[in-house]
Amino acid sequence: MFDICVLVVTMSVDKKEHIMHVAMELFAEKGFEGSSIRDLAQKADVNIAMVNYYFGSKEKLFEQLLAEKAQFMRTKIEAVESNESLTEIEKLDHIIEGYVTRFLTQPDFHRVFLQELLVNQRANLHQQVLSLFEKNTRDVVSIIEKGIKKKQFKKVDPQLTFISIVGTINQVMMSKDMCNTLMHASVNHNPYQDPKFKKRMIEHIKQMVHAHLIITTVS
Amino acid sequence: MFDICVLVVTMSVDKKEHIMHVAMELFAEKGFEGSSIRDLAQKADVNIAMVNYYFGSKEKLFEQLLAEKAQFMRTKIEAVESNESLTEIEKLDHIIEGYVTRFLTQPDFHRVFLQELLVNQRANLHQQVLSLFEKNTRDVVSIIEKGIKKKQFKKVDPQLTFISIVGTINQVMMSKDMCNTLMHASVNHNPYQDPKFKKRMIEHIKQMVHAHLIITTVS
DNA sequence: ATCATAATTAAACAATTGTTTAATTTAAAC
DNA sequence: GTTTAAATTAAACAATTGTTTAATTATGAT
Repeated sequence: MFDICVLVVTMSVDKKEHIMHVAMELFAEKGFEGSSIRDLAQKADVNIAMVNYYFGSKEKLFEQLLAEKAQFMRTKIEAVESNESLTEIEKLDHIIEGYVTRFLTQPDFHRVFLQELLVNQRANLHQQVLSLFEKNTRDVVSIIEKGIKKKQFKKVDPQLTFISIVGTINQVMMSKDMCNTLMHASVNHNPYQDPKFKKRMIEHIKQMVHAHLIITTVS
Repeated sequence: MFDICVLVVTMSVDKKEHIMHVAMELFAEKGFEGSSIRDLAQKADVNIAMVNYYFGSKEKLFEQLLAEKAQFMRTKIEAVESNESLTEIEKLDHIIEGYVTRFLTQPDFHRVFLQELLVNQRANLHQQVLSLFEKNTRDVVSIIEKGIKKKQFKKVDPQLTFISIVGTINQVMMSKDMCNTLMHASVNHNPYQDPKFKKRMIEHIKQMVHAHLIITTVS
């Protein structure tokens, strides 16, 4: 009873955002091409014409969906990099925590993001996703390079080190089922909302990156 | 002239395989839902009806495509694991080399594989891909666990260590363009056929996994 | 050469796609 | 209460989808 009530209120307050929210869920599961406007309309409990009324087209909806959420990845990393009081390894630790936290709290968006990175169907969106990725790469790589120059880090491959960090996170974002078998959890379990899983992810990546980067001084 | 000639011969020898080959290319770029049979027929230079004639349906073609190529990942890893003369870290090194080699030589298949892991549209294929992934996970995890038990490896997270290995490779398989900007190469460059890139990948992953796993004995 | 089977084709099929229209309802301003 | 604009609807639209059909061509065995 109450749930339905809340839903109705939410919809009337901002139906547009409601559609975007449902669209994100649908695209994350079925993919952009795999989701029809009729599916979306039914799942969001709105008329078919409303999508085009609000967004102009299915593709425009998708663009707006990505554009709105894309910036959230950038803010954190920029704040960390400009903080002069942190050492390079501390910066990386913050970035790792920030990445894992943000990705796990918005798994649907991240899966849509990955789809667009993987598929080359809509060229403009693919490029948009790529340029966002490049920015993050440059920032993290420059931190690692600085650490190497300061002789605090081993002479590793900075680019591929970044790839390993995001690759680890992306791999677990790819499939909820995969994560569950990984954690020996039931199929109904949602690993992305499990604080234990989050902690496990952060500790693993930190541990690996530390071992990979930090020079072990032989006593 | 010669190229066309070879193409025609190849097609008449086994038109079915020709279609599968072109389909793999198309699916890898545009995705399964994003590719139409008419696109495929035109690109493969065959009649539209031939796909259904040979495979029954578009989905059957896709299933056969995955099933035929799926096994190639398993063979190597099974051979390595059963080889008793290798130490655990040697086994991992072999597996890393095998993975990188196989993935880079068949980027199209691997991208299709990743799409199916990411999207949950065709449930049976998604499950098929998942079970293949699980097998590989179990094998590699058991090697790492054995190394830990023998006190040769640090007490790491075996599952997530595997995730990091394949996650690193999968990340570079996601986008050719991403790799090129990573390597500061031109957009026309094909990183997956570049032996330098392959070497760089193998060395990075080995270096990272070694640092992560091997206990540094304090002298 | 004849026949039977396989391969190939163009055309048509029914279903679904994203999108638009034109009518109706709702809401707010005056 | 009237008016005006926004919101919402059901229906129709044209295009594309995967698939099938029915006719034609090619192939190989007898």
